[in-house]
This record gives sequence, C-alpha cells and structure tokens, in this order.
Amino acid sequence: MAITLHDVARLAGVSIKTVSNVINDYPHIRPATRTKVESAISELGYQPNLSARSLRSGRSGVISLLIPDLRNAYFAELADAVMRAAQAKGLSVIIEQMPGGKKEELEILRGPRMQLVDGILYSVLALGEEDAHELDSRMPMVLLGDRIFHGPKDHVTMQNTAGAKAATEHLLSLGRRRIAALGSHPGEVVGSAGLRLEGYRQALDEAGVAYDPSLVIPAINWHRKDGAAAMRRFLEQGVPFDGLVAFNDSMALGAMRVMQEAGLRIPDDVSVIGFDDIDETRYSIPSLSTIDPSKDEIAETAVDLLLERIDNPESDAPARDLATEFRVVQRESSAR
Amino acid sequence: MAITLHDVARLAGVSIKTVSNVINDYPHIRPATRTKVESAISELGYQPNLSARSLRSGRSGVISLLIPDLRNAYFAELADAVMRAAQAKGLSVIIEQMPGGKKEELEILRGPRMQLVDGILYSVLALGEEDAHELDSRMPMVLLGDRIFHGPKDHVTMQNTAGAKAATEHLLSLGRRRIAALGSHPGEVVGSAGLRLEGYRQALDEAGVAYDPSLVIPAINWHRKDGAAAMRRFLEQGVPFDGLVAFNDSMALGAMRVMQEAGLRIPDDVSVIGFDDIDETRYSIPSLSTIDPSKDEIAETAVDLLLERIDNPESDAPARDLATEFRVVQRESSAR
DNA sequence: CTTGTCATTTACAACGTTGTAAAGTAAACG
DNA sequence: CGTTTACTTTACAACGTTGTAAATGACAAG
Repeated sequence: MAITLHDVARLAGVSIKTVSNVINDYPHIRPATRTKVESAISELGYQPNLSARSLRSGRSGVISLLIPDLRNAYFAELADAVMRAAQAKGLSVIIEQMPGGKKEELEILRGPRMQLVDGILYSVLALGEEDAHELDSRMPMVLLGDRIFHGPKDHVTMQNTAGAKAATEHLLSLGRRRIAALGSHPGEVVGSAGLRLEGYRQALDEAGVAYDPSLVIPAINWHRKDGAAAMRRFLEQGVPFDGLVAFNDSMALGAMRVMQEAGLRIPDDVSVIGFDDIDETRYSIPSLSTIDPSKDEIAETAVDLLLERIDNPESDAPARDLATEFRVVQRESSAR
Repeated sequence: MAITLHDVARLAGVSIKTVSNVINDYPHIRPATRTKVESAISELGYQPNLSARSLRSGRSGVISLLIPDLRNAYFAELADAVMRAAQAKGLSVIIEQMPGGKKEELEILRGPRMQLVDGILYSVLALGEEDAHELDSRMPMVLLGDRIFHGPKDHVTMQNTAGAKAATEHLLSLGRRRIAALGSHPGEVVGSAGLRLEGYRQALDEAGVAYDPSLVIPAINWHRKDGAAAMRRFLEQGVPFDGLVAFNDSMALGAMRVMQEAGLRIPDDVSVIGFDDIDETRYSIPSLSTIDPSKDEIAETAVDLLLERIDNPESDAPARDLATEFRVVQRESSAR
C-alpha cells in the first residue's frame, strides 16, 4: 500500500540500492542521479519503513524511557526533557510506566517490547543494587535515579547528598534549628531517600546542630497525598519544629497545605524547601523554595551517554557515574 | 545474537512455522507438540522480534499519542490514562510532543515515525477543521480535544459546552453574579476555548444575567503563568467581579495565586472553579473546585475506538463523535 | 485395502530494507 | 592505445517473521 524503495527506484529509473544509497548519504553518487532520486522521493512522498530498516540494520531509532509514574510532576517534566533531548538526536521515545514494584519492573525490562528499542533510559524505582545482575548486559542502558550504584551500567543522577545538604544549610542560614526532614525510607541507604537524609545529617553536623530522629518523617511514596498524610501524623505528635526539608516538591506541597490548615504560617513559623523544582512550585501559596536538579542537563547527558553506547555496541568501556549540578532556588516559603 | 524462531524450532525438533503457530495460538496443534515447543521457548527465553513481526504482518502493537506538552498537568495525566488503557490491551505507546504549531504538527503527522505505529491518538492543538483533509485517510486515528469536528476521523472529547455551563451554574447557585471567564481565544468558535465560552454564556442567559464582555479574559496558552499574567492584567482594569470560571485548572491556579497576592480572599471575595481536575487542585490553597472530565473514560474510549479501527482496516464505517460524562467537583475555592 | 476427510506439520515466498561483493563506466596513466 | 584506478551502480542475499498452499499423518467409511 505504502510507497517503497521499489516505487521510487522505478520512477527514478535506477535500482533500489541506489535509492537506498541516496537516502543513507552514501558519498559516491553522481549529482544528476541524486537529483533524480530526490525528486522521485518527494514526488511520491516516500517514507522509509522503519520496521524493515530496523529488522535489517538492527537499529530502530527508538529508545525506551522507563519511569514509575507520569502523574508525578517530576517524572512528567523529566520525560519532557528526555523527549526534547531525544528529538534533537532524531530519536523517538517509548514511555513505559512501572508503578507496580520489582516484579513488574523485571517483567517489562525482559519483555518483548524491549526488543524494539535501541536502548533504555531506566529510572530505577524498585530494583536495588542486589538486582543489578538482572539487567541484560547487551542492551545499551543508562540508569537514572539512585537505587543502583557502581552497577553494570552508565548512571546519571543529581548530587543527592550535596543537594540535600545545601537545602538544609539554606534553612540553617535563616536561623532555623529544629528542621524536620520529610520523606525518609527507614533503613534505606542507597536510594534518593537515604542519600538525601545523609545530606541533611551532614549539614546539621557541620552546623553543630544535634540530629533528632523525631524530626525525621517517613513517607514511602512521594506524592502530594503522602506528604500531606505524613505531615498530618507528624503534627499530631506535637514535635516542635521551625523548618522543613522535603525530599521532593510534591510532598512539600502536600505538607504545606496541611501545615497551613493547622494554622502554621509559612515562612514565618516554618521555613520550607523542597526538591525537584517542578513548575508548580512557582505558583503555590506560598511559592516553594527548592533544589533545581537541572532536569534538562540530566536528560541531555543521559541521552548522550546512551547514544554513545548504542553507537559502540562492542565497546566494553567501564560504566560511568555522572552527577549533574544543582542549584538552590529561594522562593517565598523560605523568605527571610 | 538474540534467540529466533529457528533456535526454538531446532531445540524442539519441529519447523519454525510450527513454533510460529504455537505462539499465535493456531488451533490445530497436537498437545505434545505444543508442550515441546513451549518448553523450548521458555528454556531459551525466546522473545519475538517485533520489527520482523511488524514488517511481515503490518502490525507493531505500538500506537502514538500526539500531545502538545507533557509539562501541562492535564496532558501528563491524560497520557498516563492512555498508557494504562493501552497497556491493558497489550499496546505500547509512543508519545510525541508538538508544542510548535501547525507546521510541526503536520511534519510529525506525516513523518516516517508514524509508519511504525498501528494507529494514532491525536490531541489536536493547532490544526483546525480546514486542515482535516491533511490527515492520512488510511491511518487509524482517533482525535482528542476539540479543534476538529465532524472530521474524517473518530473523535472523543468531553462535553465542553455542557461542562462550562455546569461550572458557571455552580457559581451562579452560590449567588455570584459578576462571574469572569478566563482563557478565551477571541474569535475562536470550535476549540475548547470557544466551546467553553459558549457554555458560560448559556448559563448566564438561562439565569437571566447579562453577558458582560469586560468579564471575559483572554489567554492564549493555558499554563499557570498565562493564567497569572492574564489575571494581573484583568485586576489592573479594576472590573469588579465575584466569581471566576477558568477554562482549565492550571490557569485557575496561576490566577488564584495572583488574586491572593492582591488581597482577594477565595472563596469569600471570589469563588473560583477550573476545568480538568488535575491532582494539584486537591492540594492547592485553597483547594480548587473543578470540572472532572473523566480522563480515564476518555482514554479508554479512545483506545477502544482506535483498536476497532486497527482491527477492521477495511471498514468504512463513518466517523463517530463521542462525548464523555463530566462531573462538578466542589472544593474550597467555591465553598459556601 | 482403497478412498476421503480432517488434523497436523511443513516448505517456500514474501514483507522493505541494507550489507557485500561484483559489475560497469569513466578518467588517468604509461 | 591498452591498462590501471577510481568512481558509480547494480544483483543478490539476508534480517525474523507470518501467509499460502501443499505435504504428510491418522482415522473412519466404504
């Protein structure tokens, strides 16, 4: 039904291989031939069949982005950034959501759909260091997020510990001394939660402020409602506090809402800072201070690394760990 | 490199076609043969090559979702709903963003990537009724959004006019009489903006409230910042008002922020209602009343329609226009 | 024991593309 | 003018799968 190389070749009066050569920028083609072919292509509106190309060449021009959940603004914005970066390199992106835990993640990773793509950007949620060996070693892959380190794959992340430290220092610099941390995963060391908690502790240590476990508020999922629920529980305990470092913006927004319902004024009574710099933080009431992880940089770096792996499938260059820069963004929630 | 039908066939001691038959649930296969083949498949960890399957059968199991912008919470949530619906039917989704206007939309629609997919869900932004003929007639496609009606393709949308009417009626029922409308596109009739404005007018008419053009606030893009900017301009004009129907939630949130900065109390001074029921509306301060367009229903309906078109490529059943139910969600921004 | 029927399995071609290697052509050299 | 050299184009096979049609097997009826 659709136009194929054969149709173009017939119209241009050359072989299909010559048409293919024109399309793939093979250098030795007579200018007259090239012109003929090109005008035949545009006359017929030829579009290469990507399935055939992919079957023959092993390259589809599609990469997968595996993320937990698009409803989470951070991942939506990250996905946006990845798609822009990919588009700039001529790649399409298949997004797969995996909100279902370890079993589902492995299923998707091993499923037939991964055959279709040239490489995978995998924002690890459930898998841990101990599952690293489950990752297909032949598939080009770049890991995002912070669950697997020094694994078998390239890895791009923000500086979690340094970022959380800077966030905490920011509140300390405002004179806050009873700073709560929202979003811990008890017992976790390597994930974002563990690393950010570590940064929080480092900042307290260096400032000579004692670490008080009762100020650490656990929250497993990091959505608005989880932040709200956790803050509700925390307020019931009546632990006095004057600052809040939330491990992401969504939780911070949920928590701010609950705090204000409870009559706490932000930033007068409690200074708040989040993590991720999602767009919403600019318009919340009050606007939310945050750590900007430069999602664009993460996305571009990850796509570049992935493309490098795709282009050199034989290379056994060791896996690289890259950490991007971050920036403290002060808004009303931590105004002086 | 990867396992193919040949490998499975060799191990099971049958022909590749028999393996193919087993995989595709061909009925006439001896149970013993089926067992042999199945155990060979799982022993080798065979995964079908989707490129080859797609090349041969013309089906890839992938659909495209064309949306303006993932940073817009509505589209992120819609994309999420579409992906869930698609996953339930065994389909993958390629998301393409097209923030660039008509030219870019047509480029993407006609680009080679559309060859890879079985069908397209197209959330029309820039194209209008007059461009309907540009849509490839052979490609299964379902239109979302409200720019093209009675076009050549199936169409799923919410009841824009009825929804806006209900929103306006809701504010009227609270005794509001000077209700502003935020997000109009001057001159537009068919898009969401035009239809929602129409609903707003109908509600006023029926309530016997005069339509006052100075209460209609234009905003071309519908992001938070556009709502904020438009409201800032509107406040400068000093037009008195006591209610606000925003044509989407993001604008409403941006506008609420500006109103509160200006000292207006919500809902005491101004009752506000938005459109879309994005998650954020539950946690904003105040929480935002809105029209819930049932994104899940839109997504499921659209995927079902698309799948029907994909399965019956020859059918020339006429294009259908479906409108989903909506629901008025009252929250604090329009509390009594 | 032959024939017919149905179940089961197979060989082969085809989908549209690109890699390989070879064929053809023109220009340059001795 | 024959030969080398470089450029340009081509035929053919292959990627892994499924559709078509034909071959084989099994079994009941005549």
